[in-house]
Amino acid sequence: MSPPLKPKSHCLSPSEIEGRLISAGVQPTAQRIAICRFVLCEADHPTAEQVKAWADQNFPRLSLATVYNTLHTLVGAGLLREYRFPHLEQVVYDNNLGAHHHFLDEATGRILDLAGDEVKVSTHLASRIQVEGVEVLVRGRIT
Amino acid sequence: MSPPLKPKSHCLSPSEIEGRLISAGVQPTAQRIAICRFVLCEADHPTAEQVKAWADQNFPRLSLATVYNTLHTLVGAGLLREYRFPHLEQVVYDNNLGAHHHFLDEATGRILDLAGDEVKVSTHLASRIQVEGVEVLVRGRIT
DNA sequence: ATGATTGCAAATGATTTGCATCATA
DNA sequence: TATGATGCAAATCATTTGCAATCAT
Repeated sequence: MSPPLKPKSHCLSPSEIEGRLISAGVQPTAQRIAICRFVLCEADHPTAEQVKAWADQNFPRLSLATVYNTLHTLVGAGLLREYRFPHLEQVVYDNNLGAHHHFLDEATGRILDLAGDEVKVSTHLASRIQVEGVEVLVRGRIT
Repeated sequence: MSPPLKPKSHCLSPSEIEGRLISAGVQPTAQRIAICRFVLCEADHPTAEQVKAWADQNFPRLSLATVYNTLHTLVGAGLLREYRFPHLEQVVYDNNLGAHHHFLDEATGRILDLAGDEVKVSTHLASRIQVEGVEVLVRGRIT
């Protein structure tokens, strides 16, 4: 298995997480802090199922409904983003809030973030079309 | 409702459809020809549900399983492509077999094909990464 | 005849919802 | 104590599957 292209993002302490939740207007409950610990730091494009599996190991009695509730809350609060990719029927979550695109490794199904400057896109559309965003998915393999 | 940006692609006669199926190595059954009539001509990025709804009006007693079977067969035969978009949990089918990208009208949820020259993408990735394809989704509104 | 295709209903997988209980402001 | 959060189970939605009946070669 090849190493990731970039070092994993730093981790946040529980109190930093709590601060972020509060400033985003989200009640920092124990369950939400736990889920954030995983989803905002450790995890790499997790699905709800993976969040639940992590919770089953690290925070017993956290229900699936709470996983979904929390993920939606975090997305609504702007702390997390959700994406749908062609090879996966599940939604994946991404803690990278900056402008970026994605790479799908066709060999493993793994998703990597691409920095904004790794992909250049320009559109030449009819003037009737007002562009609000562009999402690029690069498919390929890592040799 | 604004008119489409491009005229709808021409229609195929049942016998043209039959010919296409045969040369793609697909048995031209009545159900498949019927579905192709819709999916290869009339329809614009339909979902399986929309194909079924059309069949209910135009080809009674065509089962949902056959809709899915046929769509998969057509995709496997290279006569149709399937896509998954962020705003929709259903798969959508596209009879445009050329290289192209997509536009999502945020106001209506409608998907339009963008010609290859309406979008320019270039990637600058680590040499370990071998690119096999690039998919672009432009989000916006039509004024 | 022989294998492919179809229809129907039941199964699956992801996500959502209803509702009673529980925690926190 | 009042509002919001949680857990559980049942419900929903898209899609798949099992299998017997039917069709095409």
